[in-house]
This record gives sequence, C-alpha cells and structure tokens, in this order.
Amino acid sequence: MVVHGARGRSGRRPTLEEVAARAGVGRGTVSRVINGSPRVSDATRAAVEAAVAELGYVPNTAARALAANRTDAIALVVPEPETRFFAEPYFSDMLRGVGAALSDTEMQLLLIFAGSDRERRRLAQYLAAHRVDGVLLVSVHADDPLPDLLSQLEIPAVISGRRSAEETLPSVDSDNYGGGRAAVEHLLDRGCRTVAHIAGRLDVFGAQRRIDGYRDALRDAGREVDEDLIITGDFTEAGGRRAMTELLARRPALDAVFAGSDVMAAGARQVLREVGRRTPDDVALVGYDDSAIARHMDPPLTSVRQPIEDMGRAMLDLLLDEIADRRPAVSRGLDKRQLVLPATLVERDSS
Amino acid sequence: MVVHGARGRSGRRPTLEEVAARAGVGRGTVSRVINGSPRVSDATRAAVEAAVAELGYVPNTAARALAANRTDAIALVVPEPETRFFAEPYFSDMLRGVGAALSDTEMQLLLIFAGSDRERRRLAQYLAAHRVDGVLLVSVHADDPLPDLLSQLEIPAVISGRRSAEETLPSVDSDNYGGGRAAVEHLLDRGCRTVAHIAGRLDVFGAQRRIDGYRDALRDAGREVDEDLIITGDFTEAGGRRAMTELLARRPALDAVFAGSDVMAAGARQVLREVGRRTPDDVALVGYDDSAIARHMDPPLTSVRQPIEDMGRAMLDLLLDEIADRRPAVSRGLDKRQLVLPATLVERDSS
DNA sequence: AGGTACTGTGGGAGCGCTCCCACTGATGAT
DNA sequence: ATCATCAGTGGGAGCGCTCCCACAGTACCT
Repeated sequence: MVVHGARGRSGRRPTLEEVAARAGVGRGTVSRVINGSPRVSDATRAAVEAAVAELGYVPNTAARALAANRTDAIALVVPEPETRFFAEPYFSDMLRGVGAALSDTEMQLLLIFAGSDRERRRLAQYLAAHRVDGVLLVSVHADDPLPDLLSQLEIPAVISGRRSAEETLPSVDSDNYGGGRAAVEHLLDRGCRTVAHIAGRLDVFGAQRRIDGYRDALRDAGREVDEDLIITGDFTEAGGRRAMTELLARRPALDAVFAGSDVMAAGARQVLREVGRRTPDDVALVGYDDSAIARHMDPPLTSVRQPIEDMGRAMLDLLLDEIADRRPAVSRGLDKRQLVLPATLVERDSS
Repeated sequence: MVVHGARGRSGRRPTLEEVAARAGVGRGTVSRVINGSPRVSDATRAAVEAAVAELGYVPNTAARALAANRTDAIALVVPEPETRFFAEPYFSDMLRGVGAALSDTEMQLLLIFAGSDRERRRLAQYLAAHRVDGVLLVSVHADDPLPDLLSQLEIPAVISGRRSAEETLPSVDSDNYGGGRAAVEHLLDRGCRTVAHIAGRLDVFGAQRRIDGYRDALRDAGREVDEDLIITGDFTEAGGRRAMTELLARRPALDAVFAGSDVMAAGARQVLREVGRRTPDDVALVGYDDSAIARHMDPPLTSVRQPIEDMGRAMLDLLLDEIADRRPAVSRGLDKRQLVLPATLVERDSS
C-alpha cells in the first residue's frame, strides 16, 4: 500500500512557488533564473539565488519533464549481452568518453543492455514511452532493426560506426580506411614483400573499409593486389587460426600479415609459432584495436588504435546537437552529422 | 492491416483521456486498468484494453511520477572509479543479479559511479532531487557518508556487506565467518598442521569475520590459535607478498595459508615460488572470492565463492520491499532486513 | 509630443497522470 | 420494507513545473 502524502511529517521539499514568495518575485522569474535565462536583472537573480539557497530548493524533475516534455536523460544502448560489455575494453572506453562529456551537462545517462530478445522488447517499450531524450547506439550490426525503430519514434540517435557508406543516422566512426592503409604502409616500409590480410566479417562496414585501405596501400606502392592474400575471418581467435593456416597453404612465402583485429592476430600468431615461423623476422604481424591482448602478446603486437574515448565524447556532442535542434530530420543536411576520427598505428615488436 | 499506434505523422502520443473516450469509460477507470486494480469489471477491463491496443497507448511516465510522487527507478551506486567497476568481476556479477531480478518489474535501473569527489557531489544533488525511489549501495567502506545521507533524505536503500555487526541499514552480506571457517577446516582435513592467515583490511567488516572463522575453526579442531600466524594485508597483490614474506620469517615451518582474497593469495604464491616452496605439497593455499585469477593461477587456486549474483537479486528484493512499505524506519523490526547468504568452498589444486 | 523597440517581470493555462470523494445500483441483513 | 454495505464507476482537484502572453517601464528615435 502506498501511503499518499506520508511525507507530511518530515520537511516537504520546497516548490518554485515558495522560492518565488521568499524572493518576492513571480514564479516565472524563478523559473528563468533556475534555467539560466539571460532575461533577468542581476539584482533579481541574486535575490532568487539567495532564496534557493536558504530553502535548499531542488527542482522537481518529474514536473519539469511533464511541462517541458523532455526527460534530461539519454540512453547508451548496448545491443549485446552484458558479458561482452564487461569483456571488451571497447565499451568501457566508450562509456568513459561519454561520461566525461556528460559531466558538463545536466543530462543523466542510462545504460541499457539489449542482448536477448526479451531485453529488446523491453527496450522497445521503453523507447515508445519516450523515457529518454536521445539514444547512443554502440556496436550496431548491419541488419539491426533498432535504428529504424528509433527514427520511426522520432527519437534523436547517434550510432558508433556506420552500417554502410550511405548511413542516414548521425554517426561517429573511426577511419578504418586510413587505419588499414597505415598498417600496410608500415609493413611495406619495413621491407615486407608479400603482405596478406585477414579481414573481419564483411557485414561490418568497417571491416570492408580496412580491406579497401589494404588494397589502396599496395596499389599506391606499385604492387599488384593478390586476391588470394585476402581471407575473411570472423573476428574470433579460431577464425584467425583458420585464416592463417589457409594463407600459409596458399602462399607459403608470405612475410607479413595485417589482421583486422587483435584477437584474430593472436590466432594467427599461434599458427605461425606452431609451424616455426618467427615474428617479426619471418612474418611480421599487425593487428587492429590496440586492445590489452596486443600489449600482452609475445612479442607485443603492433596494432591500429581507434580513439574510442574521443568517439564516445563526439557521439554525445552530436546527440546533444541533435536533441537541441530537434526538427524534421529531413530538413537537415548530412554534412556535419557523420564524423570520422583518425586511427593511428601503435608500433610494437611484432613488425 | 492493423495500424499499431494510430498516431500519425504528428507524433503526438495518445493520453489517458483519449483512451477513456475511445473505451467509453471515465479517466479513473482507465487508470485503474493500467495499474492493475482489481476493482474493475471484466467487461470494462476488456474494453479498456482494446482501446489501449488500438491507440497504441503508452503511459506518460513524467505525468505519473508527478502525480504519484514516485519515479519507478532505482539506482545502483558504485562508490568507486569506473576502472575498478570494469576490472572486478564482483560488480558485473552483482549487476547481472540485480538485472535478472529487475526484469520481473517495471522498475528502471540506473548505474551511477561516484568515485571522484566531483561525482559524489553530483550524486548528492541527484539524490536530493529524489530522482530515484531507492538506492542499492555496493562496496561501502566503514566511514562512507553516503549511507547517512540516504537515511537523512529518507530514501530507501540497501547495502551490500555490513559496515559493522550493528548495521542499521537493510543489507545483504555473504557468510564471511562460515567462509573463513570452511577454508580452514578444509586445510585441516587435508592434514595441514600449521595454518596461517593473511587477513584483509580490518576496516572491512567481512575481513574481520573471516578472521573469526579462522580462529574458531582452529579452536574447534583442538588447536591453539597462534596470533603470529595472522597478518593483515590490504587486499592487494603487494600486500599478499609482504604478508607471506613476513609469515615465512616468523614461522618457517608453516604448511598452509588461507588468504582473505585471491589477489593476496596470488602475491603469496609468488613469494612461495621464489623461495622454492611447492604448492600444494609444501604449502597449501586457499584464497577468497573465486575470481578469474583463481582459475588462472598455477596451480588453480582453491577459493571461497560468494554468491554475488544471488546477493544482487536479494538486495533488489529487499529494496523493493523497503519501497513498498515505506514508513518510519524505526517502526520496523530489523529481523528480515539483514540477509546473510552462504559462502562455499571451491576446491582446486592449490590445497 | 508620439511612436517604436526593447528588457524585465507576473501569472494564467496547461502538461497527463493519480488520488479520492461522491455517486449508482445491486446485494444482503434486519 | 428499510437500512447497510459494497463493487464499480466518473470526474474534480491537484502534483510542480514551463510556456507564453500581457504589460510596465525605460530608452531612443522621429
């Protein structure tokens, strides 16, 4: 049983009206001060602020949300099971970036997992209730229905990565093309002659762009691209092993491998060791993600670093913009809504 | 074709009033149906439910929160920097338990970090605004001001662990006494003669209880407790190393060590290896927490497991109770508000 | 002098819901 | 027959805020 008004005994929280009375001004004026409107004289502002301090006034968020039709909250939606969230540094870096950018605002961040079907239904319900002003969507797969649901509900959203070159939603991506290119150029600089590539899943746009970078780096160096040197893995260690084995069978003389993820590089490294090829002397190796694995491999793995934390920060900024000038999405140009941040090579001993 | 949610391009969401009109009933009746009140006839209920479905009605949470003076949200407060949150499996297990219990309810969970002073101030502000109906407080230190702030604001709260034997707040703890006891009994069963204990920080109540368990297990087995065999570490690896070194100096003949955490056990193991003592043949070792470290040590570490996930679930249940019968806290007995869950020994090869 | 443009301010009119009281008509007790 | 009782219902009165219109006052033009 909920006892309505049981708050009678202890100090009831002061309302706007009471602050107004105390400061000898109108309700509207107090509201203006609270919300930082410039249209208030300094004297009045000071009086109101004094009253707020004396009464210990704290705005009632529910009332504000109802009247202003906003919630001052955004959601970070992780369409993965919690396990992956804790396992991969990607998410904690992202969260740190978003959190940092958020601390300058009054916004509240909600973390929502939507790994299972059940959780996804709950999320849909949640979004339909418009309980957040905007959504940050990380780790979206090409065929995820979530982005469409969001545009249908007209909820501002920003995604990390792009689903394709024609991404319609505001997004923040890292320069996968440039990253792939840098990795290969580095290997060529080191004097490698035959550079193979273990690519990630092709339904991930970033993986495709890394392949493009690989191809162009070779071409621009005057090499021909040997398609047999490109094998698709699936971002797993086992996939990396399989790919490496196959590569060695196809081109035994290869002397460098650029893997589309550190985890796949780790798999490849195992196979190389097993067949007695040294790293980097016989086969140089470069990974992608600059994850903890890279630092702990033997030898430490050269890898391409994405500025995840900066990406998180950028995503939040984009989202806040999006929320601020909320208007028919079609009326806006796409120019500044797609951000691409640079990826950088971190050189270690594997190359 | 059923148009789910007949709201057009306008995007306006249907209100209670509109549902009432559609169903040909009053506002109050719809509210009763939505909130599952039993005082509605079956026929009326069906009519309302049909109208809700046709219009795609979703309650406006802000309006509800304002009128009912509740938020339907609770916070999981982590008084630690985010880094620790991601590093320690404790938190992810806890989160999983809470999340599981939560999915049966309409409640929303907020994850709040309060590691830095700045974040703590923000949190205080947040709590003062009563933006949550209750708080789950994990990893509280003995001198943390947060619990007091919560009772002052009359916000229902449950903490994990207890600050002392006289804990006043509702809490869920694991049986640290029993866990410590089980560890030592196990070592004695294995035939160990001289069992040492590396204790955790003494301002953590659970660490004290583990010492009590250690003492009683020895006494009950007819052994005398040698106080020189108890050394306080600080839950860190370095602390474990220091403690082990000191123990070997004091009692070179010891043949078993019960460490108050896996991390300290890892430190102890390093020292033992360095001085050429084998595990478990020369010195048997038991840790606490059953963390990932335990499984990955060489040899795998016997450790005491706390049912963290269950504890999370229990904490949520307690909190929901607390919120439900919100009334002067003094009027309630403490009987069922302090829960202690069993800890179990997981035997591996280190003992 | 009148006109125009601002700045600063007060307060009415909601936002969409829950709570609660008043009311109806049926049922049972006397 | 009369009076309680009670399940079922409708709708008024807010909850505490924001939005916006109205308006006083001041300043600066003609």
